[in-house]
Parts: sequence; C-alpha cells; structure tokens
Amino acid sequence: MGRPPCCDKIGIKKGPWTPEEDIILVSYIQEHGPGNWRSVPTNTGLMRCSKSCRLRWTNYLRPGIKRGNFTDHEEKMIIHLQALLGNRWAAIASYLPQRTDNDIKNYWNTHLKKKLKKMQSGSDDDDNNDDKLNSCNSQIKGQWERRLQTDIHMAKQALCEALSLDKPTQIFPETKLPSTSSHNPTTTPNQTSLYASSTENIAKLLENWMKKSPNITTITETKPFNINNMVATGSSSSEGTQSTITCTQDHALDSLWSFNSERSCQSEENTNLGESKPQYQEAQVPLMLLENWLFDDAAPQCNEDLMNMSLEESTEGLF
DNA sequence: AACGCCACCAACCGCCTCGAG
DNA sequence: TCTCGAGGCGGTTGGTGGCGT
Repeated sequence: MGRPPCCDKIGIKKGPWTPEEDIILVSYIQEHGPGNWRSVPTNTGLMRCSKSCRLRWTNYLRPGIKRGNFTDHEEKMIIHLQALLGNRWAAIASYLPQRTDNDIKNYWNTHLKKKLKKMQSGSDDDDNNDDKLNSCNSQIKGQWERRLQTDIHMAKQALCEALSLDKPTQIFPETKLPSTSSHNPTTTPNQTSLYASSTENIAKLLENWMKKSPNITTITETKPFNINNMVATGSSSSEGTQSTITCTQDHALDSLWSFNSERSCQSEENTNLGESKPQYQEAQVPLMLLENWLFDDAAPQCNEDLMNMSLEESTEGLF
C-alpha cells in the first residue's frame, strides 16, 4: 500500500487561493502564530490541505516577503550560492531573507539557468578553456570546505535566533528563515508594522483582484481594519454569501490601500536613495556583545565572503 | 480575430527529516 | 531503539498572460 495522503482529499479545494481565503489564513496566523498546520484547515474552515496553507503562508503571505524583480546583487548571490550549495533552495533562501525558496527556485529555473547556459555556451569558444577547467576543479575542491563554512554560518544563525527568542521583537516564530528573522525589519517591537507587512502583501493581491472586478465599488470612507470582523462574515461562507464578503472587504480594502500607499511612499523614498537598503538598518536595536559578534561574524561577513568568492571562482568574468 | 508557442510563477506532489512518545 | 506523524524541501505541473504569426 502506498503512503496515505497528507490530508483527506475529499472536499479539499485546490488551485489558486482567493483573497477571502488569504484573509482567513492571515487572520488565523496573526492570532495563533504559524505552526500546527494540521489544525489550520479545521479551525479556520478553509477547505485546504494543511500543506497548502503552510505553503501559501511561507511563499506568499508571510511578512517581509519581497516580490518583483530580482536585483543584480540578489541575482549574483543566487548564482554563487547555487554553485556552493547546489539546489538547496531553502538554504539559499536563508541568505536572501526577503525571498522565498520557491521564488528563488523559480527564478533560477526560468532566468538564471538559461542565462548561465547562454554565457557558458558563449565562452566555449574561448581559447582559455583549460584555465576554466582548472578553475572549475578548484571550485569543486573547495566546495566541501565552503559547505562546511555555510553550515557553521547557519548554526551561528540558529544560535542567534535562539538567543533572541525571548525578545518581544519576535512575534511570529519564523522557522524557515533563520538568517534574518532575528533582525528582520518586520520583527520590530511594533506589532502593527509586522502585521502591516502581511496586509501589505494581501493588499497588493487584493488590488489586482479588484482591478479584475470593476463592478466592486471602492469606498473612500476609512475605517479601522478589523480583520476578525471580516473573517466572521467571510469565513463561514463559501459561494452563497458573496455580497456580504464583498461589502465588508471594501472597508478592509480601503484600509489596506491607504496603508499600502503610505508604505509605498516609504519604499519609494528608499528606492530614490538607490538600491533598497536592508530593512534591518531601519530598525536597529541595541545589540549585546555576543549578538554583535554573531551578526558581524555570521551574516554580513559570510555574505561578503560569498560575494568575494565571485572574484576568485569560476563565475569570474560572467558579469 | 484566432491560434500556437513560450515564459512565468503559484501551487501541488511525494519523499525526507526530525522530534515526540 | 523504534514508530509515527508533522513539517520541510525540492522537483514538477498547470494555469495564465504576452507575443508572434
């Protein structure tokens, strides 16, 4: 007999998530925190597999996720890390805290793989193939050492995270991105900003959704965004009470959008300053000596090392 | 306008890992 | 030590939109 399904397939909804489902999920996680995914469909009434809920959260709704085009820096990081770690997307994602493993994986498969292939095929005609081969060999030679270094890095980060667990800054116990969750910008003491990050994500989602639904009127009156009220009317319904959902959502959407516009102004300011600066710079908290050591030694140093490697290793000259 | 092709990406599937009992 | 189940991970698929013919 095969492995039993992770969840009862009967009545399980598949396919794209609706904004209503997103809101229900986010509000539930806001209240209970991520984890115990088994109970999420039961407690929320979502007709989704627990895995699906977890994936939707980690890949899309989780606070602090950066979407859109990858920067040159991110692209280089991915290329180097892939060379070091292979297709360990979760490990790679730990170095790019604002990106999900799924995003990175998709970006690799759709963009970078082709790009590198193109570059490699373009350089095949070069006369110095032997040099490249040697470079490649040396890369393989040092790969295990670097993997060890990476593991040490991750271990340090895990310790770092553990040390900061009792801080009030950690509202959602992030398990997936140990590298920066402890100094992630969204984990500031201000819970509003944390939740706002997720509503911001949803706002974008809903905004697109609304564009596709021009018959839904926008209400300009601003009301405090009470997601629980919304869920109370929305979660118990499926298709039958669409009007109720739509009505309550309009208020929510307006709040979301007004918030989103404020945030977008900030992000625009950041963009105007150049490359978007790491969010932890925006919310610096006093650090203890050990934490300083960890942050100084583990994350930036290692990232620097990784980037410096580009000068020495086989990808040299690709950019 | 209709069709086919392609790129992109959200989501699914199934195996693996790890911790609890 | 073993078993079981929840969660994590990476490969793959399917839907969608853009573009060319």
